[in-house]
Amino acid sequence: MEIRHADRIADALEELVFTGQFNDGDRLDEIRLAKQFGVSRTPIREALQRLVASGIAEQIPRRGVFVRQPGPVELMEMFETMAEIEAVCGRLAARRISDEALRELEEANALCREAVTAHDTDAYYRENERFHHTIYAQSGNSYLAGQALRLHRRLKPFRRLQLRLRGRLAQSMAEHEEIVDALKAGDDQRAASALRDHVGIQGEKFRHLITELRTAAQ
Amino acid sequence: MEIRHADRIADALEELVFTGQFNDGDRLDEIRLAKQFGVSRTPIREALQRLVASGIAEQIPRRGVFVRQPGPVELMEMFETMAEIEAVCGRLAARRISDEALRELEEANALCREAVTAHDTDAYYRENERFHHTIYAQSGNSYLAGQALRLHRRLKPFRRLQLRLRGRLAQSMAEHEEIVDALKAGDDQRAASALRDHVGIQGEKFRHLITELRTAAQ
DNA sequence: AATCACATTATTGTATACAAAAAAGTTGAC
DNA sequence: GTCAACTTTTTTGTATACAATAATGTGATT
Repeated sequence: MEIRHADRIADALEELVFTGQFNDGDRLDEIRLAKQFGVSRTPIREALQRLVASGIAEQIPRRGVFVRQPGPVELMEMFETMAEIEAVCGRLAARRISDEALRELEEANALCREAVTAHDTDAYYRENERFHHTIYAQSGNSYLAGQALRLHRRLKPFRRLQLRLRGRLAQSMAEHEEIVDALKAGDDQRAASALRDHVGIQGEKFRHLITELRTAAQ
Repeated sequence: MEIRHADRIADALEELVFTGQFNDGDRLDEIRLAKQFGVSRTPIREALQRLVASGIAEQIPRRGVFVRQPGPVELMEMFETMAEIEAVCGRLAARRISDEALRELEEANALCREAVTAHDTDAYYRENERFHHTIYAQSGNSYLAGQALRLHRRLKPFRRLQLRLRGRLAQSMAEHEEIVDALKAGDDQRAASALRDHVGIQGEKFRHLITELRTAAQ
């Protein structure tokens, strides 16, 4: 046996929820999933526990586990929280960042720019992630960085949506450069607000998308 | 059966770890715990999964679950993160707080003061918690408030230590009043830095305690 | 005595069995 | 036809059984 079934299944289920294979409120049927994954209920239950712990699903005692997709309100709250946490990371990083990390940010930005012109969205996502993860790490606080990573990962599927908006990629690039400038200058206030705005705008754009979809559906 | 064994056991184990019944690196033996709690391994394993998910323990595949007490470095990082998150809550609350909540903060502070003079530490802890939880809630962002609560709860056993320091309670009270003043004035910057300092000092005091204990032990 | 190979034991991870509770279905009165 | 009480089925939660891997012990060899 390669690795633990429970871990593999938890990752798979997480992916299924994130890619929208399940709707909000869907019950995660243990027996059905057990058959589907070709295992017994035991590893399925362990996987479900993990989903519940990470907030992807909710458990109602003696009723089952139900997927819990964040609604528009909670998503906006999560984006606002992400913006504030990134701002904190930036504020701390402005005073603690290493020259090497600054070079890495510039490199990631350069590759991002290339990806934009080449319309290579995968590369863009990859370098964009590297950019943000570097800032988290350079906060000099690995606990904080861990929390930032967690939320960043949670919001990933939703961030991808708004990045599809026309002109958003170019705007995002400009914001990245402002962030690097502030970090270079060691200006913690400016770094914080640049990052807060950068992520905050993502939330805003996302809200627009939501309301558009909602009105279109009616 | 009242409630789920797994949940009850998870709470109990959490409490045991927090109160220092287990040392860092101790293996949480499934069979021993099963006997101890008078249940089978199944609910024990579910409880252990919850501890792992909340970062209280670590799982090494096919080796077992080991308690993972944060070391001095990680604790300082957690205090710093708490300080920053509280600052964020304060910044947002300064613009969003209701009159009723302001009154609640003042009431909690008044009761805190009474508790200090009466040397009623339990009452102090209770009202102190109410003070902070109110600020989290008044950030107007329930996701953020939830994250703040989580970390606050995680740090609880360590915060209690530093509050025992001479003069700390009175100082803490003064800080609380400064925070309320800033919130009343709607001054988000001042509220943020007052809260950041208030919690940051706790981390500092805690660090002193640690180093003192360390030198005393040598 | 130290070390390596091998056998034994212990422990984790998974499967299955069972108990208790909830959901679904059925019957009967109105 | 509707509703309520009861029965059946389904599903969760827990116990136990089994399989696979890691830890431990034993003995031969140097």
